[in-house]
Amino acid sequence: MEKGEGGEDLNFPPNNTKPEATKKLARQLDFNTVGGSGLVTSVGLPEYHQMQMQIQMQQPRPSMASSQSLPSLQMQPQAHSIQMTPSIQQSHVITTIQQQPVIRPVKIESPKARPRQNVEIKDGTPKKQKQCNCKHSRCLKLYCECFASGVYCEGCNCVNCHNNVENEPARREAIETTLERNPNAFRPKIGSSPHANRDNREEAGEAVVLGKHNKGCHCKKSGCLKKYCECFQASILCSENCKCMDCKNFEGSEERQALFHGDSANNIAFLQQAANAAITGAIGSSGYGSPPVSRKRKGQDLSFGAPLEKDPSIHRFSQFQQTNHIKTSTPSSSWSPIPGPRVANATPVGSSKFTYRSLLADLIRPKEMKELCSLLVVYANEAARVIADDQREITDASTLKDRMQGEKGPDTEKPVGDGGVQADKTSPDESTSDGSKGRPMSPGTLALMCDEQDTVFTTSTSNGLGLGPNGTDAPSQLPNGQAVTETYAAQEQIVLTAFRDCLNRIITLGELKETQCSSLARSESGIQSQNEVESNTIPTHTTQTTSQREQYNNGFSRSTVIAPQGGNAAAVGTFENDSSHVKIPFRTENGERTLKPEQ
DNA sequence: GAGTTTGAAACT
DNA sequence: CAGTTTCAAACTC
Repeated sequence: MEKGEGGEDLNFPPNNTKPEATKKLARQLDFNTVGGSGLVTSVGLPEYHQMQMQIQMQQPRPSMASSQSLPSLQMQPQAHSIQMTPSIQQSHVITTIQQQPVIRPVKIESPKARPRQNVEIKDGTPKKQKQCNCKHSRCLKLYCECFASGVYCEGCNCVNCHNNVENEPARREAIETTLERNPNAFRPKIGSSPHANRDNREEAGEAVVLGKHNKGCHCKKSGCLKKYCECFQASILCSENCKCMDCKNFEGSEERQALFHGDSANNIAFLQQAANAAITGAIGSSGYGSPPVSRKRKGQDLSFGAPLEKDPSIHRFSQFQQTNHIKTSTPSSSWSPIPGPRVANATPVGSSKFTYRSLLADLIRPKEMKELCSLLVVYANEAARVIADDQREITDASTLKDRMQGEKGPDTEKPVGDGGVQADKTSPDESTSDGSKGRPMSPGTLALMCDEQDTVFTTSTSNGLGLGPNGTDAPSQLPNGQAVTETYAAQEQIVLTAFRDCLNRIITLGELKETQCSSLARSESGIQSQNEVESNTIPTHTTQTTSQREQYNNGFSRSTVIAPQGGNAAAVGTFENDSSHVKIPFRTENGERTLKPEQ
């Protein structure tokens, strides 16, 4: 079909005019368009993009590594609410991940490159920094980056632009048409997961985007090492979603590495990729599976030379990934449906070769986390009780604290040896549901207990752990208001201290595991000798046996979770993975709870 | 800056 | 769904 100068469709005569002319045409179109209702209305790009912008602004700064340190990784929603902290973090992370505005935004252009990330908020109106150069699409097709990004053209070099306010009706129609064709048209193409650098080893200094192209690229000639490739442009590795040929954009690719090492000084994109690789290597291959190995790659396997052979470690990593990657990392179920803000496509969980997996994945599991939460509540409960008891006799807060801490030890399987303890027992549930009953609980404890409905806790309290509904420690029985406050403070301090210790141990184990993974990576790449590997006290992933793994996990369980300082094996809680209940410090060897002296 | 290459989007 | 065409960005000279 022959087209005019503008290449426009016949119903849209070529028009190289400037905005004024365009506006006239727009007005004409207005009468012919569907009008501003229907699907597009709710999907209107401006609104849509505005939301996107807001979300973008919520993204954590690169320096927020601390917020991503822990369990944000594996914690499950059902795991509890103390978890809240982690949970919230997770949510935030997820949001961040999902809202990652596609390809273009992510990348950081070299000065020479044309910036495509062109969105910014100004007075609530989407604005763009970069200009498109569309000539034949009227900027109403996805060819136009502005349109695809959901922003109006402004200051662009486009011709016959209809992607503006004046042509809103036409624009809406175009959006509708586009969405009909592809409901995900305006969604991010990259499912990514920002990952803060864990230490100084990754010098990129900022979050690195990891993810994969949801549709995958289809490159044939660029080797996926040019910006023609959307994956490359997004600074991500090609994934199994790609149908590219002769792909060189995979971890371990010599070409890709050469590209990076060759002229990376000014190529931030490569720095990002390098950071990706660094993380993959440092955190491990345990964190990210290896790419192209398993992917069928036209021409690659046959003619390009197996990447595996180039980097044998890849295969091993992949192998490891398959072995170790039982759970998927990023839940995607919560992602908003379509017209919503830029939400990363719901990438099928587990399908990514680069799926991030926390080093703590094997250390912390939802169930354990739940138990930990339960235990903390129990701990808080006990702490408050003890403090309250002491407060009746001793008004010196410091003395109370010391005493309480002493009771955490193994020697105090029964925290309170003084009489009258039994009467102090009260059901946490009751305390929670009825503030007038039982002894006082700190606001934080109460908050925790509001969510503490699991059977573990219920069981615990039913066994006499809790305080009685008519406990003698009712708030009114405390010496005075100040005493109550002090009780709260002391109680929380104890619990938080225990929790802090727990987290520290988790961190330590995570680091230990990281070391392990790094050793594995080095050994796989020939840097580390086999002897070194074998001498590693921690079993490597690839050779880790079930028993070893259990041992490892148990190490976490016993020493990490909850074990009060000085606790012995019998009394110390064992957060065993398969336990149906929580073993807490206040247990005896036979499992009887001895929070209080047996009467 | 013009021309070419490239691959996504659009179309058949 | 595969093949072809259109398109605009990326790239080369």
